[in-house]
Amino acid sequence: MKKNQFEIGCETCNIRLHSVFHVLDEAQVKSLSLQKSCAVYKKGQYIFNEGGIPSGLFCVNSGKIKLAIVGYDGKEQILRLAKAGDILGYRALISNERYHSSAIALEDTSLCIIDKQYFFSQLEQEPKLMLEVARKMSADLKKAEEHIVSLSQKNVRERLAEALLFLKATYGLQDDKSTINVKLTREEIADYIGTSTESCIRLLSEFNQDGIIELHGKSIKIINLSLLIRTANIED
Amino acid sequence: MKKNQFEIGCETCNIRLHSVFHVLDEAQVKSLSLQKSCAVYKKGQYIFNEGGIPSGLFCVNSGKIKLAIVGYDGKEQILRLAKAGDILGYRALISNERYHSSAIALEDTSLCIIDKQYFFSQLEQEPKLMLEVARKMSADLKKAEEHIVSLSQKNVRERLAEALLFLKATYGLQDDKSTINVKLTREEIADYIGTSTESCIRLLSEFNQDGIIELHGKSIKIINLSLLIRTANIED
DNA sequence: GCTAGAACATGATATTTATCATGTTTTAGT
DNA sequence: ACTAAAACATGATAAATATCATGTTCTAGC
Repeated sequence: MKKNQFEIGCETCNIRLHSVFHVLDEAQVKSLSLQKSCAVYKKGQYIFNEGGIPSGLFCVNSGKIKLAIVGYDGKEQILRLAKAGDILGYRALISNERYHSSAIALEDTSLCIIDKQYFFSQLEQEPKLMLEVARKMSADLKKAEEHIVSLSQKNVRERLAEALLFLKATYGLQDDKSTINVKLTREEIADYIGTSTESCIRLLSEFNQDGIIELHGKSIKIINLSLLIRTANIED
Repeated sequence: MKKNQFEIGCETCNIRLHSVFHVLDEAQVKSLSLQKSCAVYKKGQYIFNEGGIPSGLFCVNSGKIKLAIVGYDGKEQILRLAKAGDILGYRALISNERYHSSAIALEDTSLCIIDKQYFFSQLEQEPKLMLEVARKMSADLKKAEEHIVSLSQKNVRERLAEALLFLKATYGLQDDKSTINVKLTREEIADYIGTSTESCIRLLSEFNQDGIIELHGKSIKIINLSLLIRTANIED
């Protein structure tokens, strides 16, 4: 982690408009801008660690981040994925606990840090902000519970298809309108869907052979979206 | 659902002190008491339904409730378990969505209903209440994410042991200090840990033979707690 | 641009778990 | 108290998935 040379004020930050802080008024944004600091992280670096004590809230400016827990046998479980505009570390902060997961940069990332005390004072003063944070948490809870149903009731093939759709929904597509806009290792995909790396690789190859996707290194191009959706067995 | 004949005011409700509403002052409690209504549900009845539109917040007065989703093949997935003092339906309410799961009474249950508009007005006026609700959601999110790790990385035996410990932590023990204070069918336990009913039954029998538990109908008595903990492979 | 380590790939095998089948016991409703 | 349905139980088998093994291809750092 190092200080970002290129940091700008929150007043001119477009990302803010897509974050929980879009509800703040001009004066509140000015105040926020004075309090916040910025940092950049290289791909692979830890932003915070499982068991660490939160000192503030992170707001992603650019880059992609995974939130993961290391299980008892050393296997990683990916819980959430974050992108520009997302806040990080809010759960531990609100319940006044240590982090129960780690945040790791999936690519070079820059983010802002808002001091814990300041954040809480803003939450108290601005119910709209508190509600925004609650809505973010609500969305994460819903995703987590859908993940539970998936892990519990679907087979690996369905889960993989669902995960690819989730990655598409989260990070969108590249300019070609078909390549998923994030690069994960096969192991990371496996760590999200709860399977072995080998099974994940095998099934990606199968999807490739079945004409559902095309593999170009870590880039995954969706060739047949409707077939992918059918493979995922989505009910809603 | 029918109106509870025996409803009391929030002022004298001891359960309130163990709920998110413990932060309210005397005037707020009086106001709440005037707004709330009460209802009782028989075992097996639905309190709300997946896809339904929330009209208010539920606060459990007595009884036990499961929150569950029905998967695409008709199999139920139990997501959360609620008891006296817990609030229900807050997630959908806060994110202004339909319910994504159903709430079903596990035994005869009585609960209070707080109107949606009134609840939101109280949230805005009392940041402490909002923070309490956020903390409740934070706790549920943490549990959900631990559930994900468990489903993803543990085998059925470990998950069953973990589930029994979870039931113990959630509903406590009976007066004998060893029988888990909730009665679930084998199918419901299976629906929580994400396995088939048969596998769940088989493993409970095994636990019985191994001297970890004793089975008395739907009552489960923990005989060897430390062995149960070891079987669950808990890291923290 | 070389090289070691990581990531990817695929086959063979073992293990876990689901499914099917069948019978018994418990429970809830008349 | 009786009876049908649900829940429980257990064995046999099938299917899904992990694990092990081995080789290839990328990729980051010197």
